[in-house]
Amino acid sequence: MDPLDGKVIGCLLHNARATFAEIGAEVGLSAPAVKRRVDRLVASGAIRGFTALIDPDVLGWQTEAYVELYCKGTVAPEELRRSLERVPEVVGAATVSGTADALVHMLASDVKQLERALERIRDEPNVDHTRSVIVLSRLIDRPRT
Amino acid sequence: MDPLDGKVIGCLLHNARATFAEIGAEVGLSAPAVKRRVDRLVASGAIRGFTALIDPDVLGWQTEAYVELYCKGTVAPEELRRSLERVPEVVGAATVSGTADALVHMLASDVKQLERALERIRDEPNVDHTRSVIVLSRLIDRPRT
DNA sequence: GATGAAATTGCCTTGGG
DNA sequence: CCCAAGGCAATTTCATC
Repeated sequence: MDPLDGKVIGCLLHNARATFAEIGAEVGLSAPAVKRRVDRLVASGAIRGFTALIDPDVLGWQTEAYVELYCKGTVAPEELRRSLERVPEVVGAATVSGTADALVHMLASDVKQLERALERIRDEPNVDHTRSVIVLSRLIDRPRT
Repeated sequence: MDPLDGKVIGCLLHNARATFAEIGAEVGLSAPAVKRRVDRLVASGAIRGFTALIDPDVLGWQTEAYVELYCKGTVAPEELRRSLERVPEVVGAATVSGTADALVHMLASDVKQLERALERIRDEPNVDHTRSVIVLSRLIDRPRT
C-alpha cells in the first residue's frame, strides 16, 4: 500500500461509482493504471467491496439496539461469529474487553422484529444472557473515512 | 419506493459498482429504466451516496472502542451531537435507553490516539464521565442490508 | 437504436532492485 | 537482467438521449 493506493481508496470512499478516469485525474494516474490498482486492492482484500449508503428511514428499519452478550464459559470468537451471522438483524458484532463477551449491533424494522431476533440469539447454546439498550436517536453515523 | 426500488437498492448495497445492465438483469428492467430509478433515488436522498468497504487494518486504524457517555443533568441530543462531531475519531453515536445517555463508537490508530480523543470528549462541559470497552476482535461488520 | 464515454486488454517503455 | 508499474491505443461494453 503506497501513498497512491491511499489516495485511490480515499476517492472510492468518497464516491464508489467514480470512473477510473476521474480517480486518475485526482491522483495523477491514467485510467488503466487506476483500474489495475483497484483490481489489485480488491484481490488482496484491502477493498472488501462497494456499497450504497441508504437513508435508514427509507428501508423502514428504524429500530436499533446495542446488545451485550454474555456467554457460558469460554467461547471462541469464530464460533460466536458463526452463531451471529445467521441472524440478519445483526449488522455488527465484536468481542470486547470488560464483563461482557461481545457487543452486538442490531437493526430491525420494529421492536417486535428486534425481539424475535434477540430470541434467536438467546437460543444459541453458548449464549447465557443478553443486556440490550435501544437507540433513541442516532447522532452521528460517519462512513469510515 | 415500490418493490422494484427495494430490489435496485439491494443490488447496489451488494455491489455499488454494478452496471445498470447488471442491475436490470437482477430486477427485470432495462438499463435505462434502472438508471432513471437510481437517479431518482439519489435525488430524493434515499441513496445518500456510494462508498468502498475497506479492511480497517489497511487504514491502520485498528483500535476500536464503544464508549458509554454519562452527562450532567439533561442534555439535548442536538447539543450532544455538536460536541461529538468535532472529534474525528467518533464514527458513530446515538442516544440510548438505560442508564447511559449515549453510546459512542470510536476508531483510532492506536490506544494513545484513542485516549487523547476520549480526553477531548470528557472535557466537554456537559459530559460527566465515560465508560469504555475496547474491541478485541470484530466478528461481523455488515453494510446495512 | 445510435452516439459518445468508459472499461478493458495487449503491447511497449521505463525505472529500481 | 528482470520485474513491477505506467502510458498509449484499439476493442468491447456501457451510458445516455
